[in-house]
Amino acid sequence: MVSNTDNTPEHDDFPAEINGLRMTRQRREVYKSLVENRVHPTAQDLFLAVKDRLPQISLATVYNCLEALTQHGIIRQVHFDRESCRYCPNLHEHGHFHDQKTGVIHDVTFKPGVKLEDFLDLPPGTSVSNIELTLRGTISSQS
Amino acid sequence: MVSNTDNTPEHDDFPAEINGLRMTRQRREVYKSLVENRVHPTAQDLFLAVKDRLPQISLATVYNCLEALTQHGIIRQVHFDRESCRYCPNLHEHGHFHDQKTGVIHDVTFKPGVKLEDFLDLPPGTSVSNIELTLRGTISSQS
DNA sequence: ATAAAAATAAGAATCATTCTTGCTTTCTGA
DNA sequence: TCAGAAAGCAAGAATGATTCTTATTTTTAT
Repeated sequence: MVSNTDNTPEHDDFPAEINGLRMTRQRREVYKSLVENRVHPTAQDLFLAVKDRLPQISLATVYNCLEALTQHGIIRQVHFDRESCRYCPNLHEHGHFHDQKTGVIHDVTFKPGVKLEDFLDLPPGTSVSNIELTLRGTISSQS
Repeated sequence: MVSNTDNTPEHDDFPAEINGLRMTRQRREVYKSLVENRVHPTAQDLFLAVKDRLPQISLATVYNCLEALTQHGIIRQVHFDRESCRYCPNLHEHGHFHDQKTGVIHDVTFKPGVKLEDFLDLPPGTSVSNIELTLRGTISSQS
């Protein structure tokens, strides 16, 4: 197994721990690949990307890393129907717009100051801990 | 196979076709079970429910019926993470609140007159054809 | 330095969903 | 009304993303 204490120059600016989660070499590489990859990759996508640096990493480990990172609030899962899970390092409250022509997924932010109660009829006593908002459609190319 | 032209009294008030989709006995029973079942059932749930009336129906047929009903805009799929698909006969624009204590899924409607642009920063030229909004949390029991 | 705990790799197992095949029912139009 | 042709269906196999198991390695705590 590859050592987890890797302090080569390219890594020693990386925290050894985030939100109480030890940053092993595998977790760090998975996380870095996710941050660099702006297209909301799947576990499989990240597996292939990380393999360049850690050729012997297994897909199961990538899943384990993503699960650990998710549980510690470092990244988020994004779901589109029942397709493979996708992952997102953007922790700000936001939704996703799936362009049906290009397949590209765009982050969509809420207008500042907007609260759920402003646009939703929520049952009384509701306490919302998680929001998932997915839009599908097309973007007309402006000329 | 059970005849699809079943005009027993309990059915002859049911349209023979909806949105261009022929209402076979299987589709009708699946649809009726969904309308009666207010808890956003899965295909498996509906399979068990429909079996009372059509003991020889297969799970694949339930999936086929749900797909056909969905494609013709008669019902909607609802997704929670990567759990089994759930189905919903409510065609009005709405979201879902998943009570994490009880597991119950509530429909959540938008406040009347609210438009997406009112609370979202959408990229210019965006045309949204589908919205999926999922909330998770708890409801404090009011005494 | 050593024992216990945490991570990982590899591959098997799971489970929702889809696909394939052969048969049945319904439709169309002579 | 009858003969294809088309649509639907049942049963079980196949698929594919994800999870689980197990043995090994690495890290941590004593």
